[in-house]
Amino acid sequence: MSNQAAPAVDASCCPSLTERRVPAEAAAVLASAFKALGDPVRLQLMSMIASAESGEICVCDLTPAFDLTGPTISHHLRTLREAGLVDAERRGTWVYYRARPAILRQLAALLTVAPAA
Amino acid sequence: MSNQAAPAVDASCCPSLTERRVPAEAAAVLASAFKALGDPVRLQLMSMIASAESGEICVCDLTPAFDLTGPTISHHLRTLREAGLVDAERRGTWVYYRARPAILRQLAALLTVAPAA
DNA sequence: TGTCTGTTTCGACGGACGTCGAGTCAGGCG
DNA sequence: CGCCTGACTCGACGTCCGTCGAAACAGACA
Repeated sequence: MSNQAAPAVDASCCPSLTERRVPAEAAAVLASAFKALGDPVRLQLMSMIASAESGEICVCDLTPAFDLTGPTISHHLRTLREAGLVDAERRGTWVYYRARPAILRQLAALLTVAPAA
Repeated sequence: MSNQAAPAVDASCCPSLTERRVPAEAAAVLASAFKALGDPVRLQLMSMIASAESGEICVCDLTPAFDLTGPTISHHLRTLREAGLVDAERRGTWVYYRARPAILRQLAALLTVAPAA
């Protein structure tokens, strides 16, 4: 279950949208991360995972927080995983998710604009 | 053409994903902004607009930068507009787009995570 | 007024997405 | 081993999205 397909995000590229145009190849990877966050359910899942006290949270705590079936939550979690935003680890019966801070920081940096002069 | 439908983004809410769970109503608005950035073409458009020297850029400079038809670019610009990410203004024959820094800052703040301890 | 250029709207097509129910896999426990 | 529970996969359905060509709209200019 370890995260096989975390897309390679070139951290050296694209410190900010406002600095210069994002190259097409970088745009593809970065857009896929934004797309993963572009659903209300996934954004809340991401938030619940990132704000978990212990740094991780069980799927069994995520599922009942939504009015959706288990398979649907599982599908959204897979989307977050494939976008490289979270990591999953099975421990016994339960599966725990945790955020990947590096990519979150990169996305934040990309959106950072200089404060109004 | 002024931006009629800039969604109300409650800036008081949700300083960071990692702090507490994003409420459902906020998630809907914020997710729509991320969704707008979740397409490679729109992300590049956003970047070109935000990094424009004069703070604004003409559609006539955006269109030839992609291998897409005019209507398609126009459609993507409308999506960015409706997400509240950019503003458009017609001056004579040409239409100029500029970024809205406030919402970009809010999205950046949402994704900001504390640096590794 | 007529025409030309730049931009947007409209309608359509194909593919991707969100959701579900049913079934499957993994691990714990009697 | 057999059964139960938690999580995931699979297949299907309806909807939304990205793209295009054709048409409409807005200004500039002769």
